[in-house]
Amino acid sequence: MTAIKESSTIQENKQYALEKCPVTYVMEKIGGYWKPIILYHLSGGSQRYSELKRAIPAVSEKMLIQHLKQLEADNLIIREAKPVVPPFVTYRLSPAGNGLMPVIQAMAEWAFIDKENGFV
Amino acid sequence: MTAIKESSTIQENKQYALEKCPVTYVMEKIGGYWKPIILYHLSGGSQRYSELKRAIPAVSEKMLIQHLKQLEADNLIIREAKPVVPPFVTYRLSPAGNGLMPVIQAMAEWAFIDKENGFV
DNA sequence: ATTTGTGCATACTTTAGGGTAAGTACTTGT
DNA sequence: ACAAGTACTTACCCTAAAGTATGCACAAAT
Repeated sequence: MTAIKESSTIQENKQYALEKCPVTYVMEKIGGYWKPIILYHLSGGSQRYSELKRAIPAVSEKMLIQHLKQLEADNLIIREAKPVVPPFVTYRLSPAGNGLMPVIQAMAEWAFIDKENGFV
Repeated sequence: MTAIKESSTIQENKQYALEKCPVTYVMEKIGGYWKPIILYHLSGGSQRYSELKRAIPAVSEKMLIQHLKQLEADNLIIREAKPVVPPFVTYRLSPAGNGLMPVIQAMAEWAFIDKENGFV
């Protein structure tokens, strides 16, 4: 984390926006490019770290682990590690994360419709 | 647009991911931080540029106009300008953009639930 | 003995996104 | 005469996000 300039007007405004606009609130939590994609891949059930990696070949390991940690910190996913070697770690949706499924579902549906209509 | 290095593995993978993961497809269209927020503010009906600006004080003019242009180019919103002075320009959702409303709605609903549950 | 797979961490660099500020052209209000 | 509002555009700069690459500890398989 980098320190935020106190004089930053937009940061103050962002705080204000958070209270007024629900979508802003959501974007603060899953606003990254990768987070919705990760959540989508967890919608089918728990996945090992390496499974996610293979399922999303476009993501670098750094990004994957970084976002997994953030999602865990935000209580959207749950990490479970078995103390064996080689490591066996799985990730799955938390109840709060499950609550996001309508959003992810709606995204997936729109994508299909958009493609059908040739808007792509 | 900046040229993409041919040797970039992740770019190739991104292409691949676009075909396989619907959420990736959505993120390419509305993946920015501001786009869903803008769309949310257009969900109530058409808005003038200056109205949007005041409704989203956290966004700089540069970002606002930039994303409006991109959304227009992606056929998600429609721009209408009356040839008067001072200018009178309104933005509203296109049919395709309207199709995104379930996503935006789901986001807004989740935000409220999340706040109620004290997950904030 | 070397390679492979696991789930990360860390440093180092590049890039793209975004901030600030100024300008434009024209009109209405004071 | 001057400021203010409208919808932008452009240039300059800076930082946060992301890519690349490497290392680690340990075990099983070759």
